[in-house]
Amino acid sequence: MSPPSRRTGRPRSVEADRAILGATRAALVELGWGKLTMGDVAARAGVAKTTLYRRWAGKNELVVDAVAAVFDEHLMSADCGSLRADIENVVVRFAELLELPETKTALMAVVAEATQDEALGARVRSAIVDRQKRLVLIGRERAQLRGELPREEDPGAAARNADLIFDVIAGSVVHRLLVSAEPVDAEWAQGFSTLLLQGLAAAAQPGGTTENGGGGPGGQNPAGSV
Amino acid sequence: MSPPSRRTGRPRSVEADRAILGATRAALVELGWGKLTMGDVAARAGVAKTTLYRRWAGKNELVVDAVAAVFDEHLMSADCGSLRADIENVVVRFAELLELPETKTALMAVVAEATQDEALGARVRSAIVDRQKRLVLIGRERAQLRGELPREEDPGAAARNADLIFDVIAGSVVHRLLVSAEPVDAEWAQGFSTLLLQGLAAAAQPGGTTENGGGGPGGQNPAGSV
Amino acid sequence: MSPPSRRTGRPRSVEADRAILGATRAALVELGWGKLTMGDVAARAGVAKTTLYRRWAGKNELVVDAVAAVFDEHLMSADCGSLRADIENVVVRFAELLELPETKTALMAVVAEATQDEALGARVRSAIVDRQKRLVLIGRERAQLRGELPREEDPGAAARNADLIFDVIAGSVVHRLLVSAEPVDAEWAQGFSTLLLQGLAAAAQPGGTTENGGGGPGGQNPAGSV
Amino acid sequence: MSPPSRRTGRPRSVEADRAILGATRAALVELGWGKLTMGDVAARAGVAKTTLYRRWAGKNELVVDAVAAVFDEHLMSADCGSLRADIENVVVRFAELLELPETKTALMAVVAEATQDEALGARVRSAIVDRQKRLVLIGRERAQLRGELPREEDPGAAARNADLIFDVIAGSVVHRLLVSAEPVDAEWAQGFSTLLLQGLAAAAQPGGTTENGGGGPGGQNPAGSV
DNA sequence: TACTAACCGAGACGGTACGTCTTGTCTTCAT
DNA sequence: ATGAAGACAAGACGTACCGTCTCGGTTAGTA
Repeated sequence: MSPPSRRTGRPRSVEADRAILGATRAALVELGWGKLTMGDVAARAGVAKTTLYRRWAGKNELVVDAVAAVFDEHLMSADCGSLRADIENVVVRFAELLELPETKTALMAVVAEATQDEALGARVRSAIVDRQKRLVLIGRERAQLRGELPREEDPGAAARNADLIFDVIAGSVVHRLLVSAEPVDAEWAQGFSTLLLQGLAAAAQPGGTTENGGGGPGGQNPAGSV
Repeated sequence: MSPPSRRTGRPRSVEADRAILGATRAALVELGWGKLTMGDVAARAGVAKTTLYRRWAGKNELVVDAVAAVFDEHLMSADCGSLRADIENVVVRFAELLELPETKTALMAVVAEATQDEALGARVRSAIVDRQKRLVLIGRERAQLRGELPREEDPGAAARNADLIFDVIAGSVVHRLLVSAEPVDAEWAQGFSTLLLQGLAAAAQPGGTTENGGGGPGGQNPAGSV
Repeated sequence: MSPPSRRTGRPRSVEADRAILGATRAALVELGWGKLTMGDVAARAGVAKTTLYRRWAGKNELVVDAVAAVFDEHLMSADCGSLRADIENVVVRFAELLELPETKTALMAVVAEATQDEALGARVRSAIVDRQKRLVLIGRERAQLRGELPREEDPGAAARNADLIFDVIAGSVVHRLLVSAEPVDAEWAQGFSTLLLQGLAAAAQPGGTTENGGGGPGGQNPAGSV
Repeated sequence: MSPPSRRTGRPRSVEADRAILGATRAALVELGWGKLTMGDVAARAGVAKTTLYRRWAGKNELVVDAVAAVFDEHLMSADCGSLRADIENVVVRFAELLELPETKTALMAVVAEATQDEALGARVRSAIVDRQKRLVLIGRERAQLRGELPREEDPGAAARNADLIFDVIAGSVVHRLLVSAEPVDAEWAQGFSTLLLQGLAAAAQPGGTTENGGGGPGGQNPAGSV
């Protein structure tokens, strides 16, 4: 997994790694993704451009790691006492995170680049996305301990379910903030949580995700029953 | 709308407009947003760069218009007979649209740029996003006619609700496709629809968006009732 | 010969040409060949690097033209009244030219590069060397008018002779100055002229360049006759 | 000469010295002076860059030594039986030496660098130039023994004379080959020798180098006597 | 035999110039 | 006035070399 762990030659400076990521973050705050340049980051870090390129293939990769560090700092999953409270909390915290000047533009830009560069996409997912997804798993676990959600028996279905929930939460918040350009406040978080909690309840029902498959006429009962 | 409607001098070539948007789209397919350049678009269109800049302020604006044209081509809202079917249909159609190489690479990129440029954001919303949001309104109208959803009395709440639903649908699909890089197939669409239909039911209940506001302890009943 | 003489597009700025050559010369004086950089020249000339590279393939070509301009400025062939005086004059003038800070290092460096780049060599010869060679032809013409030298009948031999004389004059002065690092003063010029005048006399004798071809034993008469 | 003559510690590898000079020569042949890099030489020699810099201050010094080694290999001064034959021989041999790819590309380059670095100039002269100059002295000695040239009484004048002759021979050949880029063949060697032998004769005449000093009008007799 | 100073390879480091590329503007001639 | 062509200033790109510096390890010579 690790590179053959060279043991010859001068070892890479861990100091430099820290300085570069810090400089990248500072540059993101000051200049934004668009005006950030490798040369500027190097200068801020007191480092040669070569040193950047030895570690990161380019601006995209560097920014992914810098943003990942910001995410790691803000990652948390406080137990708020109920599933609803946990969801509202994570929504608001995630929104706060996306409002930081160093993440907002950079994250979207990197995701855009990732559509053309599979390796970059993998890096984004492993360094940023998957770590956030962990919060969903933890939240579900807690809800199950509280008895708010039943334990799922099929591990495959459980994983698919977690993926769906994560895409819905993260996607909705991002879209609200960055596309619709509207704030994610307590009110919006409540409305969203209400919607999501009902969905979780339905998904938890046996066969919930496969019932009424064709979507053909006559399938109006889930909402029609209200 | 038009500037004082110039009447003197040579009129602008409508041919050129078409060629430029077509060339932009082709360049997006071949090169992706990142490698697309104004010079290349001009060359493909057989047009001078001056001609591009006379019509669009820059790469961002040009690409927004090119992408908007693609969206317009694919816009539709067939009545599939039920709310669930309508939702699944719009999800799958939207996913197909996002899988086109010219939109996939460009959409996140212009959204990223828009976070730094409010005018661009407004253009993105008016040219692309709002036209999609209309589909949500049409779908809700149809569901209300069918009796699947109640009519809302408060127009403000109705608008907020439509915004929420749109953010959830569009955001989830985009996140699934572009961030998680997983396919939006019939199965995923079903799971997502199930989740969303339950949410719509809850939101439609009187006071649904404000009940149980604080999310404090003891608020576990919505899902706990399952 | 000339490029198809484009008539479309913006014409190249003659102003820029002048500024660049001037800046190159100034940079040669201040920094010398080794420290001269394309970026610095561009900055001095108030010009973008692109503009340099549009006209010259690199540092070598640029410097050749800049040095050629210096040579052209100093080129002269005053009639000093006698062949000896003309030779001594051209030797001293050429030495002065080579002592200029903008020519000394640059000329040798460019000649060195030219050994690996035939196109550069051709440029050096046509822009610098051949124009100097003209002085030899003019000097010979004057000497023949004065009766100091006979007219040569074979034009091929005359050309070969001029080449030889030029290589001897230019080579000796360059070697004295740059390799031996000794001054070319009036005394050295006298000694050199004496040597050369005798050679010219010998070469002018019928069959002078082919007599005693083998160089075998017994061929000692030219000097032995002294 | 040597520093306090270290006596402790591991001695420097003589193997490495040989490998480095060999690699330098090979790199000169393949790449020429301009493209030769220290890193490349180190890699070819199977040696660390540190090892190069421990022995030579830089590219210039390294190349001077490598070229000097080539010159030493080719040094010779066969007695060809007459002064003319000796001259023609040395001219042709020197030309052969300069045609070697490792000297052709490097000699002018180090001379160019030497104009900016006096220490380097001294090194070039002591390692390369002066060893060649010895051939002139030997040739003159032989000619004097043969009676082709008179013995000079003033040792200062003799030294100046040798310097002049050396500059003329070496400079003319170098200029012919590297600047004019024309071959030094038997025919050119003959023409050059003829010219030089006459000059030697004149210079050997008492007062030859000072007569007719001003070069003023009326000084046309040396050639005018032809 | 053990110590130890100088050596060696590898390769990372800060710096700096390279030559290319793109952006958005400007200038020319022609329509 | 517009259009195609293309030069222009500005400035980032990613690469290449330079000469220095740390590493871990080797190799005499001395103790």
